[in-house]
Amino acid sequence: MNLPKHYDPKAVEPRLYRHWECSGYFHEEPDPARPPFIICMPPPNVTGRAHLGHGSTYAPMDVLVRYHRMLGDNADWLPGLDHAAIATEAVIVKELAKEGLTRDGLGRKAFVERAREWSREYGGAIYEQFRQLGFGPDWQRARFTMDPGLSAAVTKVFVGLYREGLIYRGKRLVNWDPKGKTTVSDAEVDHEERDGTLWHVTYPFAGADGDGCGIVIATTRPETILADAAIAVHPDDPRYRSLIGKRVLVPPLLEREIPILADAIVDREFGTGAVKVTPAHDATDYEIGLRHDLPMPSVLDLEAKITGAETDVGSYAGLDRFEARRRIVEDLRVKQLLVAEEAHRYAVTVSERTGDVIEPLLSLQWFVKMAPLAAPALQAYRDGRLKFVPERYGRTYERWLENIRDWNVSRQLWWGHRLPVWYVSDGTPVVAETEAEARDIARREHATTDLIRDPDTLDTWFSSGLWPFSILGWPEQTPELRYWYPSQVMVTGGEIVFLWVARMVMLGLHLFGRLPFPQAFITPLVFDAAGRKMSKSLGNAIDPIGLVEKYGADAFRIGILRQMRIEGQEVRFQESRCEEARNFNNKIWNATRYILALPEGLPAALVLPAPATMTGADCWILTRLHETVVDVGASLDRYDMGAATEAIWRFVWYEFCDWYVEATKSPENAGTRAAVLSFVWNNAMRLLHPIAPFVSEEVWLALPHDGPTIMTATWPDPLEIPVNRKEAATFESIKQAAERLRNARAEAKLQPKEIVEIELPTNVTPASGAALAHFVKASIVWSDGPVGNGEAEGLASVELRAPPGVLAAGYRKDLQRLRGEVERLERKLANGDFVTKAAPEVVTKEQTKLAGYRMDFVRVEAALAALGEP
RNA sequence: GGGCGAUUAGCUCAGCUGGGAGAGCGCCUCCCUUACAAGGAGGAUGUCGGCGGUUCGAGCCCGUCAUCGCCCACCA
Repeated sequence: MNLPKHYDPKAVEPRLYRHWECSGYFHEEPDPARPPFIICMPPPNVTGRAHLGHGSTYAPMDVLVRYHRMLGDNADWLPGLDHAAIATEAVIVKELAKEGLTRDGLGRKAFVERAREWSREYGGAIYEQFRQLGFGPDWQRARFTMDPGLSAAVTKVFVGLYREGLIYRGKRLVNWDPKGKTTVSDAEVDHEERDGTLWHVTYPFAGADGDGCGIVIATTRPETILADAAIAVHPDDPRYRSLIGKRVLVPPLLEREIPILADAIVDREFGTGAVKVTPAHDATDYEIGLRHDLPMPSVLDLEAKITGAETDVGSYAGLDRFEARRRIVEDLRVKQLLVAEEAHRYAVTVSERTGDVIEPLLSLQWFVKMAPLAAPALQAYRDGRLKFVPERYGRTYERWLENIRDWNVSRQLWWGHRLPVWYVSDGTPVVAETEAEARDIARREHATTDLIRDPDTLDTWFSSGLWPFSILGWPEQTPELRYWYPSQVMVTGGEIVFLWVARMVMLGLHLFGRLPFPQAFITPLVFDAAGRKMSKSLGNAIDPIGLVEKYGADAFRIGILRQMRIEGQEVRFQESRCEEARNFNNKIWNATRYILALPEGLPAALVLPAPATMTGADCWILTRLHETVVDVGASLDRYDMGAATEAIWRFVWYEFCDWYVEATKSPENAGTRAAVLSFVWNNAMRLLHPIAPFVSEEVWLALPHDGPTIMTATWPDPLEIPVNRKEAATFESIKQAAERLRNARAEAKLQPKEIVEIELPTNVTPASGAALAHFVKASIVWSDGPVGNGEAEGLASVELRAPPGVLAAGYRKDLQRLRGEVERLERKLANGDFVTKAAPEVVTKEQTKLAGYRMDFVRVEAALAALGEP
């Protein structure tokens, strides 16, 4: 066997992945004989590329599915793509622009066809990247939210909810994204702090009220003054009480009169305490408008330009909103109606997708009535049927559902699921699954078949909300649906708990009466090492594929998984962790080279030597393997990727490589080592496989093994790994003694090759002595008798034999340390309160420790004295 | 403005139900020992954010302040 000295992921990963995929190892069929374990992949956008977030969110899914497959579950990871309406439409529009075309010029049918083609051609890019990352979903079951079956599900749900009265059409204030030219839901907007100006503007009193003065209000959005319907003050504000009911003129045109009214929502402390009310362009004002039955004229059109369609806007008509703002401020200044300008920090609402400033706009749109859907979803969480990991996300979910508002689902886009809505000539909607059905209904109920279909499409998240069952073939009653719904856990990022998780729960409960999943594992966000969000504009975004090329997919996965903490809400990603992980994989590779190069060869089967023949080192590593298997399993069961990875790392590097492999180089272990190394390493690779699938497979295949692939090998069973705690404890004592003596060697400035003598008391067994001598590179001199009680104390007493001068310094250092410990414990035990009030076993423990330190102290002191040094 | 989280070695982070402060990277010394220099052996480094409190005993529990971050929100 002649393996290269360095592990080369590039030579291994593509080959193994191709083999896995071609062999169908990722694919499962429903099989009621086994417990199911499925994860629905949160569908990445069809326009998407792999980013670090896929490391923190998708890698854990891959780990869990691989782990459960090895446990014997019917484990399947169901992948898919999201049509990402706004993002995709933007891409297509941009492409068209390059060709000198426009969306409207092209026409709806051609545009949609183009988007579909684009999705087919370029949409799979992220799938290829997922393969490079080693992700193993069931590719044969990949779905797209615009597939016919999934589209049918969307239509069916929309029609169903409409007929139940849970979907309605209404004129409401909605979020308008001028750049995307569509409405967006409340969950799709962000609030950004920005520096702005607060303008104080005078509204002169009108007609009989006019006396040259006016009321001064403060606003951040002067362009909406044109749509003002009133001025509001707090009813109890003494400054303004006498003005309530008077009328003022709307500046700067001064041609329209509006009333001053009282409303308790006004904050007396803010600005001047008087506020302009613009119901068509502000959510709070909209509420005031409803309460006081105000007119609600709109002055912004869908391009976010000033429009005079509903009220007089003078010469401002046609101006862009920000240009209008500048012009109006200027005109106010000229007319001396601008009282003050102050710098002001305020929150603007921006579109998550396009980044453009959102305009609240009064518009006729379709909504889902949320309260009836939210109640059962809330109940499911409160009675414990739905759990979040970490738990605190549950409270976020709860608060959001408690304050839920109706969901605007209609979008003015072409790419997406078109509303199954037609209108008769008077504007009455007809909702049906097909046009034919719509005609039937129209003929029956409206005596016409003359219908016009609603041009709008549905919010992308509407189809996402159906994902857990639409990918299983619903509304068809497929075997997959029967067997795999509900799934066991939903894994996703914290940013879409509302956008997605809550909606899947609501729709799942409503349509099936069953939760789509009993647990939601919310993964942390990824930041750069300085704690900043990764973003293209900051230039700190890291491409995971670049890391894969540099260090290998396994190294990337280990690197990021090792940084994940179960309670953490963020991961500060450090590339150095991937480099360490590459070194770790190389360590594994070289340990394997050692094992394969043993002169005696490896036994063909995984059989351990008879217990009586095993050495202390054998017993120790097997015991540690047993403990590690238990530990890793428990960590994975609670989704603690960091703890699982850390436990494996520790075992593989710091125990197996550093100590056990070294131990097997000593003759005492020659008889058993091949079988034990092979057994332990085979188990270790199985433990590692979910986290680092490639290197574990490559090594596992090179070692004695059963079966065609580690993917379907069984997860290590602790019951099959013998435990010998007594021998393991002795080996721990040997390790400790070895570390202490190596330290002494270094203190004594001995060359690594130089063989020293150690003196062993007779209560150390020859086997332990030999092991210790091996680790310390020493020859043994036996003392006349025992030291202390038992082998552990004997080992703790072993000292180097070297020239007195070089030993004295080390002894003095030991004495100093021991003196500190003795004094600390003496102080503690002299404290009457400690002795009487602390738990008895704690006191005994401390006493035992003190006795041990005292004994060591006396012994080292004697050794120092024996050197003849002062 | 509410809610949540964080604050431990130069950096990124562990420290389970309160009983001798840990890891990795970085740094220093020695070693190219026949698996591995992408390595081995050893070492230095911390008023555990501040101040109070509970306790025999606090990194851990309670209160409070400070700083940073996340989410939510109708401060025009």
